[in-house]
Amino acid sequence: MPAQPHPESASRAEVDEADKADKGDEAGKDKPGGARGVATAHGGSIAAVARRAGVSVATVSRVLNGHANVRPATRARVLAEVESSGYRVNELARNLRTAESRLLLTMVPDFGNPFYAEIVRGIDSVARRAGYFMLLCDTGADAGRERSYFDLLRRHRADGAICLDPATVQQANRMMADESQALPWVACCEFDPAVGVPYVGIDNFRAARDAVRHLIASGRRRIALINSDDHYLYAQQRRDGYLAALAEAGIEMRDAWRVNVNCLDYEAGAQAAAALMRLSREAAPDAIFAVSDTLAVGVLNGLRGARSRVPEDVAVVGFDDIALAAQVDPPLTTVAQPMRELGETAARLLLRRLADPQAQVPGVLLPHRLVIRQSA
Amino acid sequence: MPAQPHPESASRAEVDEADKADKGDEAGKDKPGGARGVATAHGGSIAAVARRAGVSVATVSRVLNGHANVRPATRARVLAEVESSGYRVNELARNLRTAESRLLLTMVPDFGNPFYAEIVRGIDSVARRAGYFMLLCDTGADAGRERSYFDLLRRHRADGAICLDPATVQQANRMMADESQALPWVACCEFDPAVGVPYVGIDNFRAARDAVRHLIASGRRRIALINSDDHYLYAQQRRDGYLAALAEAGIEMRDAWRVNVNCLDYEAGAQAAAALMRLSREAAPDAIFAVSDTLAVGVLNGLRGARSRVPEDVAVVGFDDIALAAQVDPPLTTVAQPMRELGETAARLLLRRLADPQAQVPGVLLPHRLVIRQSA
DNA sequence: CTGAAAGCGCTAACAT
DNA sequence: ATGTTAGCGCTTTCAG
Repeated sequence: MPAQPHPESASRAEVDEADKADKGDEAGKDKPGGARGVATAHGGSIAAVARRAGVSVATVSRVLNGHANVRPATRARVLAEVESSGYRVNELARNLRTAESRLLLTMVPDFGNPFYAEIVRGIDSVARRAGYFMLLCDTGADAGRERSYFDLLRRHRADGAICLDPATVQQANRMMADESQALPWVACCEFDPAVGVPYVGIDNFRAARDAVRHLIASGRRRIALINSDDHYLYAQQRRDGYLAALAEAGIEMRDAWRVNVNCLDYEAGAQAAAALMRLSREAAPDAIFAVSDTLAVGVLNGLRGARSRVPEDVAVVGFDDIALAAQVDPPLTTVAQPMRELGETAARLLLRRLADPQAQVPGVLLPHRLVIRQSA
Repeated sequence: MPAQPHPESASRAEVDEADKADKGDEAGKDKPGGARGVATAHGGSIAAVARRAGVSVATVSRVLNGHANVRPATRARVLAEVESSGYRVNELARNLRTAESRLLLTMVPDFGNPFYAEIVRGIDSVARRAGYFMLLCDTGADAGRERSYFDLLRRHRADGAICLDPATVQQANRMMADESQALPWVACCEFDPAVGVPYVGIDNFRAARDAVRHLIASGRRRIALINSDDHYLYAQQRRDGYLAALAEAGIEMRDAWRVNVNCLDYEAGAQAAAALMRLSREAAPDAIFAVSDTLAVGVLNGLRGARSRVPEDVAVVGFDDIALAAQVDPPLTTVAQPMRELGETAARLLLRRLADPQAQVPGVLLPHRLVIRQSA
C-alpha cells in the first residue's frame, strides 16, 4: 500500500497486516555500556530489515515513508521483507526523530455528557484522517490538581490541544497571557475572542435570546433560567441573552428564577426544577430555560415529581440538541449546536496551526438553530 | 516535588509550574549532517540545563527521575535551574530510551453511548494514577477499515490496550489465535474465556435470566427480546439467559418476539418497539427486554408512539443502568452493570500484565444487579 | 555521589 | 537511485 492519498494525511506508507512473527533479530550483542535491547521488541529494527533485504536503512526508510526515489524493484524487495518479517515501524523512534508525537490532546470537562461526546467524535474524525490520534483527558477527573494540562504540550506528549473545558480555557487565558498564544491549542465552545487564541463556538448571546423569545412568543412570562456557573463566559453570554429577551419584552426578572448549578448532569437539573417548583404558587415559573439538554432532561423529571405538566404548566427549553432530546417525554424544544462541526472545525483549526505555526488562525462562530418540539 | 508516593505510579519527579521562558539555548551550531535543531523546542534540552547548573546530564536525569543518589545541595541546584528555565522533559526522547509510550489504548465501539463513557472513565482514573494517559479510539468511526488497531501496539504507539468493542474483540480472537495472547491487551465486556486473553465482564447469561425471571414473576408471558447482533458472544449469552428463563417457566417463545438490531442507539430501540407493537393484538408482547438502556429508552419512546402504556400494557426492562435510566418516564427497571469497576478492573489487569509480562492474568466476572424501578 | 559515554530506532542531509 | 552517517534528547551502565 503506497502513501495515503488523502490530502490532509501524512504521507507515510501504511504497513498493515502481515502478522507473522519476526525472524532472528540482532540478538543482543551485549556490548559494554549503553542499554542492551531494552527497546528492542519482537519486530526487529529497520536495520535488520535493511540487512535482510540487502539494502541500506535509508532505503527502507524511504520505502516505508513512500518517498519517490526508489526503484520499483528495490521497493518490492523491501516491501517483501517487511511483509514476511512482520516488521512494524517503531513510532517512538520516529517521533523523537521527527520531533512530533502525532497526538492531539482533547480536554473535556466530562465525556459522560453526550454533548461533549459528539464534539469529541468530530475532532477524532478529522484528526485521524490527518494521521493523528487522540489523547483524551477528562479534566473533571482530577479537578483538584494544580497541574496544567498544557504541560503535556511542552513535554511533547501531544503536538497540539483542543480544550472543551471552560474552566481550563479560562485558566489558560489567565495563567499564560502571552505564552498561551504560542502554544498550539484552540478553544472550543468556551472562548474569549480578546485573548487571541483560535476558537470555535456559537453566538451564545443570540442563541439564548432566541430560546427565551420563543418562550415569550408562546405566552410565557415567568421564565426561569437554570444556568451553569456564572464564572464561565458562555454562561454569562447566555444569561445576558436571557436578560435581553426579557428586557425587550418588558418582562420583570426575578432573582428567584435564576439558578446556577455547578454540574450539568440530570440530577442537577431535577433538583433545580424541584426547588423552583417549591416556590409559592404565584412565584413559581411557567417556563424553564436550561442551558444544557442534560439539565433539561433532569428538569422534566423534577417537574414530574412536582406534578407539573409540560408544557401545560411549565414549558421547558433545553440547549445543545443531543440525540436524547428527541426521545424524552415530551420531546424537548432546544437550541441546537452543530456539535459534530464544532469538533471538526476545532480540529481543522488546530491542524492548520500545526502545519504553519505562523498562520493567523481565525476564531469561528457556527450557526445555532432553535428546534421546536413539544416541551415548549 | 520528590518521586510520587502512589504505589502504582511511575517514580518520575513531576516538574510542574514554572512557566517562564527558557534562556539561551545551544543555538543551532549548524554542524554538517544530521538534523539541526529540528526537535529543539523552547524548553532547551537536558544538556542545556546540566551545563547551566554545572553538572552532568546524568545528574539532571537522576534529579528529574527522583533517584536517590544525589547530594541535596546538587539536587537543589538542578531543581532551581529547571525551575528558572522552565525546562520540561521531552517525553519523545524519554519514551524512545525507555521503550515505552506510557499510553494505554482504549478501543470503544461508540463513546457516544453513556455505558461505554462510564467504563472509559474507570479506565482513565486508574491509568492516570499509574502514570499512563489514554489513547481513545472509536472503532465505529471507520468501521470499514481493514487495519488492525492492535498494530498500534506493535508500532509502540501504546504500551497496552483495552478493547470494549465486541467486533474488535472477536476479530482479535480470530485473527491472531496465538499472538493475541502475546500482545498486552485485555478484553472488557465482550470476551471468550477459552482464548486465554485476560478479561473482565459480567455473567451475561445469569443477568439476562434474572431480568426475564422478574418479568415472568410479575405475570408477563409474552416477552420480547431486543438484542444486539447474535454474532457477539454477550448477545448469545443474554439470548440464552432469556430462553432459559422462558423454558424453566414453560413459556412459549415466538420468533416474532426476538428482534436483533445492529446499533444500540435510541432510534433503533424506538423502531424495534414500534415494529413489535404493529403485531396483531394477540401477537403483541406484554413485555420487552432490551439488552441496553439506550435501546430501552428508545423503546419507551416507541411505545408512547404506539399508545401503549408502560408498564400497564407493556413492561420494559433495560440493561446497564446508565444514569439516564432513573430519569426517564417511567424510570427504567434494568440490570445494573458495575461500569466504573469494569473499567477500573480492566485497567488494573492490563497494568499488572505490563508490570510483569509473564504474569498469569486472570479473567474476572463482576456482579450484576437487577434494579427495579417502575417500568417493570 | 557524580561524570562520561553508549546507544534506543529512526529520518534526512549529504555524498556517490 | 542508493548508501553513509549524524544526530533527535534522554536514561543508564560503568568508572571514578
